[in-house]
Amino acid sequence: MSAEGAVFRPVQPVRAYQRVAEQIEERILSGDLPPGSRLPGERDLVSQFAVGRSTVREALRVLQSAGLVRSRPGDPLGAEVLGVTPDNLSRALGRLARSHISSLGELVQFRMVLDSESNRLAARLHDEEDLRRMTEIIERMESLSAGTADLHAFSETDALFHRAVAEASGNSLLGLCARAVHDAVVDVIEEKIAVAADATVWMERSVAHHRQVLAAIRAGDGALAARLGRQALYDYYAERVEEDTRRLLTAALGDDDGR
Amino acid sequence: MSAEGAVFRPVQPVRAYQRVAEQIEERILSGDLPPGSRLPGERDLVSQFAVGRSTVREALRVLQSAGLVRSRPGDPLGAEVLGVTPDNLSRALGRLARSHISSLGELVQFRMVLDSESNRLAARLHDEEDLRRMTEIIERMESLSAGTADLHAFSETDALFHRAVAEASGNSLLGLCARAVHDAVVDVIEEKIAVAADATVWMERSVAHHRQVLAAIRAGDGALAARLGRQALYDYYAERVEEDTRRLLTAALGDDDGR
DNA sequence: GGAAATCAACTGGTCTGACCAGTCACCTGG
DNA sequence: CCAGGTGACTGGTCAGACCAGTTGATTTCC
Repeated sequence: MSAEGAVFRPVQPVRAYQRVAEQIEERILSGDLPPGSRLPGERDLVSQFAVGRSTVREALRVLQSAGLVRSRPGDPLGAEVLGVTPDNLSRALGRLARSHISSLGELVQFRMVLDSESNRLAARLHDEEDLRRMTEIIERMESLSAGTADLHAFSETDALFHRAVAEASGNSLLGLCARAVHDAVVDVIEEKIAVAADATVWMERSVAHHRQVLAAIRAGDGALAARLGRQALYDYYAERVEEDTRRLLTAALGDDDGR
Repeated sequence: MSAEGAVFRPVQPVRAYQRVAEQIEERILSGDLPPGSRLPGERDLVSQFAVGRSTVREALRVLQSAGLVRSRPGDPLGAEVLGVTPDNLSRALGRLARSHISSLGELVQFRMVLDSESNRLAARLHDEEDLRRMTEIIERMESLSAGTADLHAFSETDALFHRAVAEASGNSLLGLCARAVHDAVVDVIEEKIAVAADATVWMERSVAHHRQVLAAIRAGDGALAARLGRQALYDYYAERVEEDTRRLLTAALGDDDGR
């Protein structure tokens, strides 16, 4: 054996479609191909990469299943570049949950951590513009809850609020992950049905909760904002989680001693 | 317009390869095809699904890029079922981090949140086995730091410790995400170079830090364990972050008033 | 002239059939 | 009993074809 340790690293074959996919992904992630722009048509790519069409198509399938690209039959403009969305993250989370590698309790606990820290940071770092936007979103939620019980539009607006909080916290990553976990949770339990029964009262309570959070953020009280976020999730999910993982939620809730 | 609202939902065409992939994924997630088992060969699948080989192959590409399956040229047993692994989650998160992130500060802030909450929960929920494992890992780190300065092995062991903490917290998701973000950070700054200069002293300090964290966890002092985790990241990265995003770290650090 | 129908040149989705390099079970000769 | 050869596989890749659908220019009709 020469010198010390291994000098050469094992090398595994790299498939042609992989190299094609990597090249395109690199261009997308680097911002070179911004969202909304178009890839050349498949037959163009064939000649540009000097590979067969099936190779190009397999590469596009990989990118599409990663949510980076979308293609539509007959589109003369070629595949559309999508930005990086949290959709793929939530799919991965959903699969983990479905295969019992992680439980619903873990997902909810994770959301409690993300949401509450997001709230806490927002309370510390927000500016006036953030507050204005959040206020406006809450008002829209209120008008929605008063009108026809359009649950879909309501939860869309709810997601908007959370994103606004994440933006105020200065960390969009927090918001994106929280969104992904939220989607995965919704995927695991069909909460919409459970809620639809008394949609109106639920929406009103939700609006009230968001007002409290906003007030805490405006006051700069990070600890309170964080606790509110945790508590709301706990109240909502504690009963829906398997008994043996409920302790996860309780632990994430914290005992409020000094927090 | 009939009755109220839309009665029919828009329907988008479902490609053949999608239906193939869905059928196989369903069998895998339901446990019907356990990890280690084999899919039929591509030509078998062609006849079973009654589609062309390119369709089957595109479906397999999707499953493979989701980490559910792996295929090897020449393998007479067919593609291997891998079961659900967190690899895909890491890749998805890595992409999010790479594209949606304007600053290194956000990444580090996110890690501060994940690590510290992971520590806090571990302090609340650990059992004896967790403590034993963590102790062992720290001892291994110590012997590594004393021997030849093998930075690679050391940071591997470091990652092991963090995973052990995440397991103790009952939430592997926290650990997985922290790891993915860590990799993204390493991708942004080549910290290894920065560290290599005084590797030995750095490793010793790292071991001391981990001992402190373990002690806090063993004592059940979640607040302390969390603060230690945040502080270590802050100390290490504060100088390497662009000035205008350092406030993110400071905010995530907390002012320790009650936290 | 302007709106509507028509049409031709595309697109992506799918299928077929072929070839290659690699792998593995099996057989053969020692 | 084992080393080495061999042939029937495998997945990876390519080329070419067809289809249904989209698009935009062209033609037709009022």
